[in-house]
Amino acid sequence: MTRVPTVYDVATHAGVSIATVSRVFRQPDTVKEATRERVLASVDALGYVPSGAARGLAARRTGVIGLFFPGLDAMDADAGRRLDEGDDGAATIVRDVGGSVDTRGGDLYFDEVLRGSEVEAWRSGFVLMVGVGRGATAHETFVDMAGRVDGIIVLAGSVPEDEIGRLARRLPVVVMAGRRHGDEVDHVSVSNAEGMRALVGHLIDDLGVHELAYVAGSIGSPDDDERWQGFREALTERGLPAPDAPDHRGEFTREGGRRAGRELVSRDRLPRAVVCANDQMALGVIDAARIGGVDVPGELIVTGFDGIDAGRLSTPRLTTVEQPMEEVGRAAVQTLVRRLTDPERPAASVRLPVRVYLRESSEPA
Amino acid sequence: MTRVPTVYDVATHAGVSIATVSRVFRQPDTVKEATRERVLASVDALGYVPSGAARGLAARRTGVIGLFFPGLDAMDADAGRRLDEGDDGAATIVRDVGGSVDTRGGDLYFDEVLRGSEVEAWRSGFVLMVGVGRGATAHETFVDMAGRVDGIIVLAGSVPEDEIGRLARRLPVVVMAGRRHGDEVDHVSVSNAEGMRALVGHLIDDLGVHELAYVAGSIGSPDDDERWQGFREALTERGLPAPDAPDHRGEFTREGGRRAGRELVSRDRLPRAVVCANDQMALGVIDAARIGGVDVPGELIVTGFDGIDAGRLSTPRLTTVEQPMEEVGRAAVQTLVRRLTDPERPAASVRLPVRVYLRESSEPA
DNA sequence: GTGAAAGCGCTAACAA
DNA sequence: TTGTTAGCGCTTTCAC
Repeated sequence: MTRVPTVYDVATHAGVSIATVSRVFRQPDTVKEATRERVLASVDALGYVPSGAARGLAARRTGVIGLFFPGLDAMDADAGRRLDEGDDGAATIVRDVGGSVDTRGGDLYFDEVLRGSEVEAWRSGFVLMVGVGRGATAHETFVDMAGRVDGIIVLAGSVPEDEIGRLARRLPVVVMAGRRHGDEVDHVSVSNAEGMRALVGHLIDDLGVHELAYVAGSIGSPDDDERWQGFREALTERGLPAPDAPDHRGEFTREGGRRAGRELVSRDRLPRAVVCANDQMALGVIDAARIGGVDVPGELIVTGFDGIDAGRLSTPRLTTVEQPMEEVGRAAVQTLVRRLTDPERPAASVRLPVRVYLRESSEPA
Repeated sequence: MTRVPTVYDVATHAGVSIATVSRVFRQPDTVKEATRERVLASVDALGYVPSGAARGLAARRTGVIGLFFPGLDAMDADAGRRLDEGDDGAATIVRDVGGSVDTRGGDLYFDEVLRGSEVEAWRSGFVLMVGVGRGATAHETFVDMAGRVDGIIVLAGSVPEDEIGRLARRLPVVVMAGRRHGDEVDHVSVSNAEGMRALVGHLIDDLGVHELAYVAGSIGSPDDDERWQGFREALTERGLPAPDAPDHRGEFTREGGRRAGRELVSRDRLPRAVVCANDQMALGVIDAARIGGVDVPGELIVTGFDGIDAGRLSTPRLTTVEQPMEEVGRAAVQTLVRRLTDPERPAASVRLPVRVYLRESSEPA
């Protein structure tokens, strides 16, 4: 790898000035065709690739949008394994007797949002930089990233609120999910409360359910909170007594749902329905019901929230509220690009609609 | 948003030189504690965030690793929808009667590789930039990205081979999956052939299967080719006649698998087993078998390749060869980082082992 | 249509 | 331990 060619090399090679080389890339039509082709030929001959850093510095814009997620700590397990190079490959045969049905955790969120963002960024002519905050270095990574992009999208909870607020004064920031940060920051979220309210309303009005248990996720999660509020509203609106606190907390995991399910099943008397703050926990409750010999939905209706694949593939299939994750990612980028285009526009709050899917975990097949 | 503060502003504010400000970030221990704290205080007061562009330019390294994927064209459908801001959110209720069982396509690859890469990049002190090539602009995006990173990881097939070769002379490149590019470029892949050979060997040796049909994916895919070769080898090794060409091509999609399955089912005589080049197609074959009233695995054994979640959640569960996607992403970053550290080391070819999972689509429950 | 020249904000010698 | 001073490679006026 010899010295990397620069504009100067290309200019010399093509017999033009560096300004012309730059123009060939930035404003091709201001350069005479013959000159342009000569330059392009030199570019090709030398294998010239424009330096993003130099460009970013001179133009004061990088063309990069940052996407920052909170850490998925589970991922770190076993991350330190070394590789054996030259190992010629091998195949192990494993008899999989089933049992470990757990699919990947809640990070499906991550995947879909990323996909939506990427598509939208591409359409707007931006590249996407992905950052994941992990433990102590999260803040550092976040700031580092902030220095490399034109604007940044943050999943709520990845970074302390005040940190976001501070950064927002220097750089366009869009917060995804969670609660809105005052009126200063652009925000994209889904209709958590409305979705839960609609689902619970259906259970009560259409299915005549009156005894409902609620399994919440992690304490302090804004999404969790909004869903819980939606649950309460549905009851209150109908003159039903709303509990002050959730019956259980399952930390958004399937195992947490199983725990909650076991406890419920062991009671003298089952509620008619268990409403869960996400799908993983709902699947856990169904696991526990199956083990306890309780029929879903015959004896116990179970509902989730999120709309993950596993819920469509489970038996019974899971009634849930689907969040348009990909749409969220897309909307976040759109919002950011708009602000980049017009820094003066007032902060927007985009709220995306959800869909309630009724399936066999709440309706007889 | 006023003018963004720079090192100069911080230096003035703290009463030091810009070099000291820089040192506080790059080599904190070479700065006297008192000075450092004064600088840090100014940084905080001014809300200073170092410019990645300037840093990259001056230091000749960006601290960014690029990850380039081929386009997932399906994603582009409907991408143009606009948003209604201020819409206060809504929830629609949908009765999901089932039927559309299709899960997300083959881009699961994307997700897991990304996850592995991200983790590893973080551990090595790098940030990840994600690029997806789409149609005509793929090349452009690729080069653009190349100009912004210290090294780049490319999924085979995203970019023409010669383009990769050319770039590799200017920038460390790691190719993921596919075939190895001569001896000049680092390469990470999985044991496609070995995995398929082991699986088919099991069918023949342990289950006594002798009539096998093969459903290949897309023509020209190196992975597809390796799997097909593995299939043939398994037969040849055992003195069985190996066909010259696959029975079907399903383009790696579930629908393609269904088509192949329909055709197979309509034959006078079924083969004992259908070996598919990926899970999606295998699930499609199972769909067709179910519709045609053919029992899997009783009358027809079906196997896949990849190890996607849907295969673990299907009925019957799918026998398959699991690719360690996350591991691939991780290995690619490790390989790249090593080359970054030592540009002189010879190009490596890392091949990761696979696991064959035997489940009910090939074994009676 | 093209060139000259002044930065963009930072790092890394080298001096002090 | 701290400061001075060249650049890093590009974009962008402003002349010509």
